[in-house]
Amino acid sequence: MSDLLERLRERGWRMTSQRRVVAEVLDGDHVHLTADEVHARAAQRLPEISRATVYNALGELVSLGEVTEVSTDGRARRYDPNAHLPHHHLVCSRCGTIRDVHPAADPLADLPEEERFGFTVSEAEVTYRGLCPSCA
Amino acid sequence: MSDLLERLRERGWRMTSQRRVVAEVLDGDHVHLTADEVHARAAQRLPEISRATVYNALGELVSLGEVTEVSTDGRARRYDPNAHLPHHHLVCSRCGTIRDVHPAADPLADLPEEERFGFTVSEAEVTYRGLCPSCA
DNA sequence: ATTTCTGCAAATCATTTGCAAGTAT
DNA sequence: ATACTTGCAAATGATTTGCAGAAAT
Repeated sequence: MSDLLERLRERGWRMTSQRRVVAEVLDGDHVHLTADEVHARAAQRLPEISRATVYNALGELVSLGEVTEVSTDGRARRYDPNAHLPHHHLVCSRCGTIRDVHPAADPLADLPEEERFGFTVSEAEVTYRGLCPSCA
Repeated sequence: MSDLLERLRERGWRMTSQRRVVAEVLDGDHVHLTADEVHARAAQRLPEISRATVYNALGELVSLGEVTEVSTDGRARRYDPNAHLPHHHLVCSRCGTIRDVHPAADPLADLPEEERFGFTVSEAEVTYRGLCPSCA
């Protein structure tokens, strides 16, 4: 939905069929997939695609700032395609699913100077935990 | 400081020399260690202690709710011994140091019903990112 | 005595890397 | 043509597991 592909092309990202499929799988998704899930979905369209290639592409998208890595307590990192929109995460404690949620207030404002210990704080992210509808 | 050992004994946690050392390493520390760091410190006092045993003990402390697992973007989880006090984390984007900070407001209150997507939300944790005094 | 730990080594899971062959520019 | 990508398989890092012997209750 957010035309990730077009942005990538404009930025001169070398396009190959596997890179396109990875970008397509991520684009506009509101749930956040693990590298393995991205690989599985990509492989539906392009059966020969290898896991290493998916990891490469994801790593580049992260460096480009088009995608963000989210690591909640589980083991596998998840990839968040909505890097440009400020938002927080809702995580299911049982199955690990992550959804984006939108802030009602800026948590940065809630950290008083004396609780900053000399840090130059530039961003705050909130992780809400609970059970998703299917796990509850 | 926080008498983790005493609490564990009261709760009937079977005590062995290795479990004691793990608890001692964690107790009252304000920095949050990885499993491997815990193992290294424990091994200074008890050279034969194995990594698997450290993982076992950490896992049990987490299940008991005495310790919390924190995973900030790196790949190794860190263990936070201050599970009983509500607090958030201040992470240095350069060196990875984590400090505890105390909330000025409860972020749970800032997530409106229509942004919960059917989840039963039970907790919220905030990660503040920036540069620590030494890295700035 | 019984139940629960410990250490070891091997197993597993997530991710990375080296390199020859393939492909976009 | 050239430089960058891919796929494979093997390497790595983090964590888990199976099991026989050791230790706590």
